[in-house]
Amino acid sequence: MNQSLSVDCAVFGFNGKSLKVLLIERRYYKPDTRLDKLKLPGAMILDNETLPEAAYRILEEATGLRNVYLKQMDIFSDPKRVAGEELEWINRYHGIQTDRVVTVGYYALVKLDSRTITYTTAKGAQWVDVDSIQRLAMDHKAILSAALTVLCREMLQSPVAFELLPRKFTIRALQNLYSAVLGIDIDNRNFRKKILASGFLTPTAEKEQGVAHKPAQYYTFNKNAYKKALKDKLKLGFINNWRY
Amino acid sequence: MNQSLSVDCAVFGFNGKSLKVLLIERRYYKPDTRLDKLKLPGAMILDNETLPEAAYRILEEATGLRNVYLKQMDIFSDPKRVAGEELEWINRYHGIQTDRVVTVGYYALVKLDSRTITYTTAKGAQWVDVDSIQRLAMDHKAILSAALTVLCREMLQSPVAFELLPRKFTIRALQNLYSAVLGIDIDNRNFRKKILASGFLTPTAEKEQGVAHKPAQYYTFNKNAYKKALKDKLKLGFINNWRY
DNA sequence: CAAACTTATCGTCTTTTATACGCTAACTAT
DNA sequence: ATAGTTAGCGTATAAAAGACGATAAGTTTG
Repeated sequence: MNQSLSVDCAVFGFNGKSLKVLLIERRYYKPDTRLDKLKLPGAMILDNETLPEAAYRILEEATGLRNVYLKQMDIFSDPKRVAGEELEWINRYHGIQTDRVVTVGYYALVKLDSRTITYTTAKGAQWVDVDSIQRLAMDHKAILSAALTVLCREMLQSPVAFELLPRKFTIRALQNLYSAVLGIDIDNRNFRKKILASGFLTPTAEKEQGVAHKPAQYYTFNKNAYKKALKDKLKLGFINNWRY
Repeated sequence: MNQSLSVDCAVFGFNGKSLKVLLIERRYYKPDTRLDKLKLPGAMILDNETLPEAAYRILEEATGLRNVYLKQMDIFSDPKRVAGEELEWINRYHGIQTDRVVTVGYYALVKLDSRTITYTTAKGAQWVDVDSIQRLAMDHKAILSAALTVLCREMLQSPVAFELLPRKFTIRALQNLYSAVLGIDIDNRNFRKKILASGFLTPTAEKEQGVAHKPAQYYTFNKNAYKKALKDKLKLGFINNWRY
């Protein structure tokens, strides 16, 4: 039996309001089949590359971006996860002959801006609201769901949120991101206090401009402060913590 | 090019003093080669099984145990992670012809007791002190290190510690486990307070017997209380927590 | 048998962190 | 000028963390 190893990436972006994921239309797609059109970016692993290398390659092909936050998330190894028409499509698309495809799911976090959006749409990809997605090709909906679960967990455990924000951001933007991803309301006054007390934010000289309210300070994420704090503390996180 | 997918398991146990890992001597081992003798339990994935199924199968073969805590941890996909003599050994041992083996690392937690130890040693496996391990076959030392890192993280984030303890245990045993794995000193009075306040421990009717000091109460882990607490709380764990 | 030793268990005090929420500041839109 | 909005500061209370004193209940030692 012939088995193949592939990588699929759930690429997330945040536009200030809602969480987006990058989807691409699959080629050789025949509208008369029952196959879904949209899929996550992914590809077969090449002979001479590691999985992370494959993931970075796929990401660059899909977004034109390097230096993106990327992390392995789960493996989807059901022998029948692609079969029948889906398996035929894969063999035709890749020009191979395989009976089984085990795929490794990665999730990526991208700083959405006009440049990023231009790049990705030029390559035939589209940013879709995560909440609006009903079905995807193959088992990609399940892969996306797994990625979302991991994202929620990571957002609470490590400062990955900053990977979704521009280099300079307001505390409100950070709060909105947490609100959107976790689906909760957060008291702005306590959130500021907590996040500022952490010492992970460095104020910049800039402020918001042209907003219909008091302009907010822009901050940057201080990675060094975070790394320093990591060394100093061991956290017994499963017992006690933050309620919103 | 011919590639294979395998699973390797780092199986941990705790004897009350130190953390142990289950190692097996590889067969077809020729002492005159430079290959290391001890390896982690592992095997190639079968055509019709998923990765978790393969991991459980390997675990049962190595320990004779079912219902063991088992979790996927990382993937080792360097194209050259096994090559040369090591690759020859794999092909001879499995009776296959492969050029590349990608392996998925699992880690397992086992409740060490006389029965477990008898089972495993009967099957040619041995429990080795984690700290004493210098070298292992192939890249298994790296896999073990990765598993240890994940174990430390998980011990702080979720109640996996109880998977390493017998059903009934003393608070001191739990504390010793944390001390040993994390390599820290913990104040017993505050540890008890914290762990009891969590509400995750249920006292049993039993006490220690024959110890040279005041006998301690035995407790069991209350899984339901933990699950209930999980639902109620969202934790922003990366900012603040426990210092020891 | 008494004293020494060891760990269990309870309790107190102080400091830090979480959470609720009142209030003013600074900007735009009308 | 006024209304609407979010920024940003502050206060008060409750909860949790962390340091550490003291007593209890066993075994081991002399």
